[in-house]
Amino acid sequence: MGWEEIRAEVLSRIRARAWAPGAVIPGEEALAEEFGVSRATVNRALTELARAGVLERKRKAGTRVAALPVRRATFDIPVIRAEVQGRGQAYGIRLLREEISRPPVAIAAQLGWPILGGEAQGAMLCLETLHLADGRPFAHELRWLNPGVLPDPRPDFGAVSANEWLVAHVPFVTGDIAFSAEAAGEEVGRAMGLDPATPVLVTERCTWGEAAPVTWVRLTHAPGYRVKTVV
Amino acid sequence: MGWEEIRAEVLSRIRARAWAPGAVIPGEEALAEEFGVSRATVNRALTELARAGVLERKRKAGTRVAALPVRRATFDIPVIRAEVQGRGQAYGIRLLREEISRPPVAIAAQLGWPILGGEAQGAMLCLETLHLADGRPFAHELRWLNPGVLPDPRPDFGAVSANEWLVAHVPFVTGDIAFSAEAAGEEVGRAMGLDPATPVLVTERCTWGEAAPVTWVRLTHAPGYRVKTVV
DNA sequence: TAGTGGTCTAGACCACCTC
DNA sequence: AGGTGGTCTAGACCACTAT
Repeated sequence: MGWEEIRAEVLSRIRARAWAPGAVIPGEEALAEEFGVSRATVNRALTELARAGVLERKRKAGTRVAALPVRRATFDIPVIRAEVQGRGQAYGIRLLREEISRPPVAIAAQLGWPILGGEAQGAMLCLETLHLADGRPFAHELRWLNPGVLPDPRPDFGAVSANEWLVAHVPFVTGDIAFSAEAAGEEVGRAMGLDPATPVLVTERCTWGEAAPVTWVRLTHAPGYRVKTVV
Repeated sequence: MGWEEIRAEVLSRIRARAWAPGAVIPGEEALAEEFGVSRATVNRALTELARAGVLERKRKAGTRVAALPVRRATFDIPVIRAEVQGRGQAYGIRLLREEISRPPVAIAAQLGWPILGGEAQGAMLCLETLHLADGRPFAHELRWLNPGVLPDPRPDFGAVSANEWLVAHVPFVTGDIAFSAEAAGEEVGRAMGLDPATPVLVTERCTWGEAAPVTWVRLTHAPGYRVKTVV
């Protein structure tokens, strides 16, 4: 019995209702004896199931079957250049705008950027970029960047995408990602050559470093773009 | 040194370019000695980093820093009832259609349902459901379901959502999930009370059990819906 | 074939939490 | 205060795969 077999067996008992949702299952010691393996092996199996959202574990309280089944899915958020080239297309990047200014309050608030009297304090670097696949618009990127994380002089963001530079050089700690569907809108529509009413998938990411905010970015993907789970 | 400290140290060396992307890092044995811990502890740290997409590990070949940085994000795919109730709203469900028929070829193909001569062989159960939050449309669900996984008589899908019944009773093994942005369209727009051109977020899921396909489902979310990462 | 990661064991200590 | 999961160790064997 390896840990994967243990995991499968536990899962099947849950499905078969031998262990009902919300109920406590036997402790690691007991399961180790039943399956004839060491406690570490049982621990590995149960830890995986907890990570998958099937079990909830607490010291002293024991291990419970999750009350409401939640599926958990993992997605890769690739560097756009790699994504385009992975499709066998030529990658291009066009820097539409690069300026230093005060971010909108909504974005500053989301990043934890200082706000005073309803206005953001201090300027950030604002980049507007178009990513191209075989010369055609692939994604539109609007980014606000903490200038404090950049070297002097700044990297040439007309040559390397900001995201690619950042993931390689700035240690990020946490990040939020959200997907939504929106109409392309006037500005983005013009940049991508789309009717403003076209439905587009939008990714918004917010990234923080050790102590300071790093970047806020809004990616508008070309129509037909899909985000898929990995394994 | 616990495994989390090891993980942090390894990560910081990668960020600092001490170990460059694509390069092989020292083996577990060597790192264990350097950090003064057992190999199992190093293994735990490196395994976590590999799962996060930062490292790539292969037996004999050793451990490499991932060549192209890919961020990996995890999302919870909740049961809709729990999601609505979690917002403090009243959940409702309305079964719009329930019929047994042959699925479209595209869907059959995706599920691995038998196809012969350009047509799906054998019928599936087709459900069209509207999920309500405080009486207002929250999501529209179109589902094709393998009748072989259902008991006789079938559950009352006008009372319990198919998804909720399935996750509790049918052992699924694998599943694909994809997000995209689309226009609501005539049929769904009518059901949800939306203009057909309204941009909506669409989730498509394909689920398989031990050997047989279980279900294909297409969820159309109300405008403004966002999918967010967890932790 | 040999080197690397993957897994397992038996035992131990500890941190956290419920009781 | 005591039981439970979280982690660590030292050693071992195995599976994969590059060479």
